[in-house]
Amino acid sequence: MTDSNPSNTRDAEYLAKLQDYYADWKSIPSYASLCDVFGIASKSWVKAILDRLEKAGFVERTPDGMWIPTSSFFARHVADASVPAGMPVMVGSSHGDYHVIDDMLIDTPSKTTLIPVKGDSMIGAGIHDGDLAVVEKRNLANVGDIVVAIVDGDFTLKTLGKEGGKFVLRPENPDYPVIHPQGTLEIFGILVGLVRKYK
Amino acid sequence: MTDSNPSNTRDAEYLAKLQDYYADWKSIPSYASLCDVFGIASKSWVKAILDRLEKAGFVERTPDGMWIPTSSFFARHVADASVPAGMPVMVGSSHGDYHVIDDMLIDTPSKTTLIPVKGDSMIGAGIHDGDLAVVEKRNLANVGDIVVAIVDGDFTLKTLGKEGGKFVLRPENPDYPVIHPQGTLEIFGILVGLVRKYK
DNA sequence: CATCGTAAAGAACGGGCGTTCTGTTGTCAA
DNA sequence: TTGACAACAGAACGCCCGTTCTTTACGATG
Repeated sequence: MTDSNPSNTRDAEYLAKLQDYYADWKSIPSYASLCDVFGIASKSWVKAILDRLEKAGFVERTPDGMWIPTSSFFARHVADASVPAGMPVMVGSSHGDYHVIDDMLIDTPSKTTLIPVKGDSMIGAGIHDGDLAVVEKRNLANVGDIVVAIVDGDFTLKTLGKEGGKFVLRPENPDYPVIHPQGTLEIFGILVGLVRKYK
Repeated sequence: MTDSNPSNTRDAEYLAKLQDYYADWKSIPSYASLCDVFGIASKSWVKAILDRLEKAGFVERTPDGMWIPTSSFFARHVADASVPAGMPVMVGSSHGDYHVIDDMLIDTPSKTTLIPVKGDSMIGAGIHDGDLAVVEKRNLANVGDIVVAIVDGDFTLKTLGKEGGKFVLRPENPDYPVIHPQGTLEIFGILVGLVRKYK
């Protein structure tokens, strides 16, 4: 992150075009096609650009010589809120950092699942119908955690509470009742992240 | 799953090998390299396999003829039984694209920025302090969109409204006043996603 | 036993791809 | 005014890549 910015002035915008292309096609095309993508006419210059992007750590090559993106290729800039409007398309600017959302939210991929939220029983916690819950599977949770429990063979997202020595599932919406599970409470996992997509 | 499985008996294991390779290299190599990957010696048979995988919907081709994976290429095989209805999506694991969330939220990487939310002025829309706003940069928005505007050199997240022919910035919290911008309203971008991390 | 379909092997070919080298601008500094 | 450098353009080349065609092995079927 410190020094991974391209040396040449326009490389940032070439990188941006490449990132947009990759978002569409999930591959880096031939030099000839990259000429169109970059808006230039010379294959040799395309190679020069990619060589610099490689040195900057945004792309690398397979043993076959194929170009592939690195993890920093996918990183998004997190704006420093105090930064005024300016901030054009600059890569590797001095402050603010870069993050891949998946990496942020998911620690252990093998134990993490995505579950769509239905209903508004947790609206008090800012969890809306249609949101995507990022859930880490485990069967132990603390009071106060938002957990995914299995009730009547269905997933339900509630805050884990305790009443009179027994665990309860508390919705974050006064219109819904607190669930007092009979017998053992089966916990599927705990909420570690939330994702919402607009429009 | 009914129809999208490969017709030939061994295609499933070829697909598995291809998925493993893709997990390592994030690209589909040349036919020659695929011979090694598949453990066969004939390029023409590699092409036959890929043609069938294409017909089955696991791979497709760019306009340049490059092979690229489709979304069902990454689809997880659902662990049978014991999983109640709802069917969560497993992310990560042995072979998978780990950029599911990023892909979901970000259409145009070069125009997308992450901005941390501060304050609770949008709490009515389920946007809390500390959340991460996924913002697509553009200066046009529709009434009703949640936009990032620049007010006094600082980012502010509000719903775009209109009052008496003039645009206003409406917080989703009765404790905050509606902002009536003097002069022109400078819009930085519109909210396309929201990310929250717990703990 | 003959036939068929599947699963490959292998050769042959034409074009496109990556590489390298050289040429052409425009800009800035001295 | 000269020269240096960045930012490309363009051509030339050899090899590798994708495609197609032909051939082989083998199990099932009848």
